[in-house]
Amino acid sequence: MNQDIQNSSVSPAIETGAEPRLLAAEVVERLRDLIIQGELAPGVKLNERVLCERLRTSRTPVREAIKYLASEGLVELLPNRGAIVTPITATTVREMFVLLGALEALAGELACANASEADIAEIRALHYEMLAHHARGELAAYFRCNQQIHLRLVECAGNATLANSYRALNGHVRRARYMANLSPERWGHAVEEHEKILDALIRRDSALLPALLRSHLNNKMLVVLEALDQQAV
Amino acid sequence: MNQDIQNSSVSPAIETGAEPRLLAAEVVERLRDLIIQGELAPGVKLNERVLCERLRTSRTPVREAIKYLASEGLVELLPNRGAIVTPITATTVREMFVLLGALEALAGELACANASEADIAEIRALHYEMLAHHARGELAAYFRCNQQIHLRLVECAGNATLANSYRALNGHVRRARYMANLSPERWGHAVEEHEKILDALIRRDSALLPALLRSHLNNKMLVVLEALDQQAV
DNA sequence: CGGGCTAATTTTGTATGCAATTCAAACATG
DNA sequence: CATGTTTGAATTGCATACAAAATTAGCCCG
Repeated sequence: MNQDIQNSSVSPAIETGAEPRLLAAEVVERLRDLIIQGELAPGVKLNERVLCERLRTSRTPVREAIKYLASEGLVELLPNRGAIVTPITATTVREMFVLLGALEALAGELACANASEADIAEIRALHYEMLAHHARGELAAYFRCNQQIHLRLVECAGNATLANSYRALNGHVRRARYMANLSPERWGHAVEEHEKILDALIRRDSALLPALLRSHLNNKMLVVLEALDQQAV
Repeated sequence: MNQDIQNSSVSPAIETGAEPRLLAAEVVERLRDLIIQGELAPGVKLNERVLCERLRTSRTPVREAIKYLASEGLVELLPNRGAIVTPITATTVREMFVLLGALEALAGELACANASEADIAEIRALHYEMLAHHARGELAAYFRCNQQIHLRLVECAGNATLANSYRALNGHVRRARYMANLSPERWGHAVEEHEKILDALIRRDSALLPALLRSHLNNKMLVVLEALDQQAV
């Protein structure tokens, strides 16, 4: 679920094309980015007046955006006390990664059946791009590439509903991931896992690919949880 | 994702306890029910003025509720032209059932590990209740029981994030399901499948249960798609 | 009679006003 | 000194007013 509030670049659930933009939609995107990037940290209160000033708009679009993001799960509504950025706990991280693992596994299975050769070629290209960033030690660029690969894989499963759910959940997880300071070894392992994943996709091994993705996600989870622990201490 | 707009009975994502209620939250629930029950049919336009009169409130809560439901996927926003109830197509039904199958399969796997004996006993009780409704040919009551069983199963997986996603997606699917006029044979088959499902859960067979659930969901899908086809013609 | 333009009406989108609740700070009290 | 209370400020929740679209209706013209 979780279609976008409008023809956003993130989630094309509504009309694409030359539709006009709603201010509320802009605010949704802007707020979502701020939250995912961690600029609005987990647990902080969303003061309407402050957000209005920051986003140069009145309270109405801001309030509508907050409701939208509440449904998306990125903010929590506290009746009569406004809203806060949904806190991140070890439990929710664990839960989200387990779910994300199932979604990616499903996507992998479907992708083996439905991906076009062009889709696979594109993922392959992104993979090599990612290797380049790894070789140069460019972490941020590596992460972007990595995200792209996973997203592409999910998209070429040919199930738009799945892709939407994935995007929403992935937003949450990314919020936690900015903390994960990949160790060189773990980074190397992740790259190896990606090699295997790409290989399974190319061979369209619909039994192996889901298992690889699930385990890959599980390893990511462990890294994030460790980082979360250290930060908590 | 998709937490509820407030401490609703459906989705306990916010504070439970004696919190005050938001009008917008009431409207969300009321609208959601109207949409899931099909009283607001797929594709119909949501006129704000009409909804305000019907729900005895001003436009602000109604608009906030619509934004919330848009994120949930039950309505689509058409910039400058309001919102419509998300249409149901064969494609979206297929997609949703596939996704739902994956979610239930995951839930089944986790439930085998995490369900308490009391959880299983409760599901067993619901199962027999369902058998009673089947024997008496009480379709509506059967459906309610059926829903309860599936929901309980997902809940006792011990993953609240999964449960929330499931509830949201299930709402969508239920919207389509009210059309499915179960044939006596198919009904019998469904009951048999439930027998096996219960059995696998009791034996905590974490390999079999997910497979059974997936296939059960797949059969449900076929019934719904058939009904959808007939209705379209 | 039909097609396309213009004007009136409706409807949506945004801003603002007002009431009610919550929060905070000063104060009183044990 | 801690704790509870009162009072004022700030914030939220809801309603409404205004502006900008879109939809409709009417009209002219072919």
